[in-house]
Amino acid sequence: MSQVPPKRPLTLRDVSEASGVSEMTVSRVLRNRGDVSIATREKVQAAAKSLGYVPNKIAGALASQRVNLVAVIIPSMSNMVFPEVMTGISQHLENTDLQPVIGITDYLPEKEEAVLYEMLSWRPSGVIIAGVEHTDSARAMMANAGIPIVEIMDVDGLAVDSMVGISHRRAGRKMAEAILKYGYRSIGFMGTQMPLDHRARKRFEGFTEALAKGGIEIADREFYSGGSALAKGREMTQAMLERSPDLDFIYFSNDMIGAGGLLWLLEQGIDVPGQIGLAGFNGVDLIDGLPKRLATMDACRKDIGQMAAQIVADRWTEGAVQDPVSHVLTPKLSLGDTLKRK
Amino acid sequence: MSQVPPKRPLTLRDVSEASGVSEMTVSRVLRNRGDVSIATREKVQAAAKSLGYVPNKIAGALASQRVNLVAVIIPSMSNMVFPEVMTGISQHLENTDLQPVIGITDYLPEKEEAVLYEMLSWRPSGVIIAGVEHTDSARAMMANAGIPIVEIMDVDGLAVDSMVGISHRRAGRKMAEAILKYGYRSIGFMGTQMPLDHRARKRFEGFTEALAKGGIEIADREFYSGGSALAKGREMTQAMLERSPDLDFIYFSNDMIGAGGLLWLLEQGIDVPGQIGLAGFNGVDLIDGLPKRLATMDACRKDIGQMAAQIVADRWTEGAVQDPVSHVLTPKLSLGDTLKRK
DNA sequence: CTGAAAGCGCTAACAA
DNA sequence: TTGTTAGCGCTTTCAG
Repeated sequence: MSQVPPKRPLTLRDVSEASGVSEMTVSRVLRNRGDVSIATREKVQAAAKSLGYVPNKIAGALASQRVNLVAVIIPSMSNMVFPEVMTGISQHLENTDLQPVIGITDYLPEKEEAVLYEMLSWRPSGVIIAGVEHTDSARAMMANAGIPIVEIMDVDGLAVDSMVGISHRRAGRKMAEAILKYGYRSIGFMGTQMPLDHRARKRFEGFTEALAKGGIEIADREFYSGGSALAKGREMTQAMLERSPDLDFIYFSNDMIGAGGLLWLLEQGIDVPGQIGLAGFNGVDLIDGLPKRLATMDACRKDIGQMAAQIVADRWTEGAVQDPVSHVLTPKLSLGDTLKRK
Repeated sequence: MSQVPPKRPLTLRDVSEASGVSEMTVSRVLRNRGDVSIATREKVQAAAKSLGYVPNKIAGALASQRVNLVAVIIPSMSNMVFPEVMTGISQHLENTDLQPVIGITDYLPEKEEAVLYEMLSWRPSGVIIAGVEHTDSARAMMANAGIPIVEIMDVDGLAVDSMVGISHRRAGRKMAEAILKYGYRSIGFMGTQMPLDHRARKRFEGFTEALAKGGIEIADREFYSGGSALAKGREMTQAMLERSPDLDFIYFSNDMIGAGGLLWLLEQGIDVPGQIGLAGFNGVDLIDGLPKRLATMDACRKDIGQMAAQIVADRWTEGAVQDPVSHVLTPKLSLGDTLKRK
């Protein structure tokens, strides 16, 4: 039933001519809007299908001033964490006409600003953006965009509009408190270089703060950037224990380097968590299946994605300008098998 | 320097009025097109900046019939493989004015069709799509879109237009040949349920085919879906060895379940690769840092992304309709530490 | 170097 | 239930 391949993309007019129905009515059929008789509806659908017509949303968006796109701006795709947030967002948006569009910042503020500018120029119906730290210019763009803006993952800061996340400072504190409670005293920290990863930095700050409150200071620390997290965890754990053999706990800034550390310790026949305890952060499924379950704290990634999407979707359907919303979620601590010593 | 937050997004006209320069000239300045005197240029830039003007690409695209977007359609983001392809694509496109936009299909043909339709309705400048299996309708849409279409990852099939990837059937064969060459004879296979993952299926087919040529039949096999790949690898390896204790090799359809299997075997004190050899597929960095390096085959993910992006970018800049291109890459086998027995 | 006019393909609003 | 008329905010084209 298909036609000759067209050079010029088909337009409504083509469908209109092929079906003998006005452009306007064709448009109504194709969008399922307004009342159209079954007869014409079918005629139009048949014509559109046999021609292989694909609507032009650019023109549609310009005319209707509505764009069914939600800009999602995240630092990276290879971090494990963000795909899960995306899953939550997609899941919620599937019930709506909205579609997520992803932009990547590589943790760079200037790139974030550029990506935001680029995405706003498509006039999306909302923005979901990771973190609360942005350039002044980015902040201004968001404040002036006239669309819902949801800052996610982190609530330690001021939101432009709405906000869904956890307090990483508190997460760090809670982990420190658990570690102290279980009697560990000589504690090392290992994580990514943090100038750009604000959430990791806040966890670290909360962590040291709570330790200080317990009269303890970090016994050793090391930061890395680049490379396989698993391999880094392995190497750095070895190096740190050679340097500071008295450590009885290591707090890793994410589960993957924690997994690397865990594997190395087990290989050495070191008793975990008896001789040394371990904890990571995120609660990623990916490492289910290690010899021992790493203690960790769930960052509520999927929930965050869903709730953020919901805020945007609600404003989209209800149309009205609504008040900013803030949801502060509480991460759950899992002791796993590596934070148990009493 | 910033103004009162506008309800209505700003238009070129606003900048025109604020700067006392015609809309047309403002447009030229903002796009860096045509000759504009330095004086007016600066006047316009100042006005645009102080107002916080963000161009409307929807209108721009409609007027110019040019959209700087490339549709990238992949099955999943949580597969590790696809983020890496994306990295390759992004890297190449960063040198151009093009921007990738991602669509996810969840390995469902109907969803792929829907996503493709949605994306084509934004009139992108090209499509990069995983795999060569598509519904007839999807294939027709691509053939009629009048833009470069690059099917990636897999070259075992007919392309609509261009194609960049590896032969998974050949990859399976090569792995089988290596395994036989090293003297393994009782071989198990473990992988994802494959009706929808054509690439995994083709590897499996190539694998069994090459074994058959060597007079060997798969001794055991098992397929899974869902769950943490690492955990599945662990459980299924245990189950398979209880069922078929004579196995001397297991070929896993991806590195993550292979890693799970490896960890379990090492915990049991089983000699790898002496008593049993292992291999995975993909060559993901993620598992660098395991106690032993898993034998695997690199799927050339980043290269594939870069080459695909290049095909689209070339046509974008050179304008002219060009001939379809096919690049067949050759995956490299790594023996690692788990495929060595002689 | 700058400006005016005429659309791009569609949909809101109104008329029939 | 269907059709007509004006744009949406830009850029192309052509004229100064």
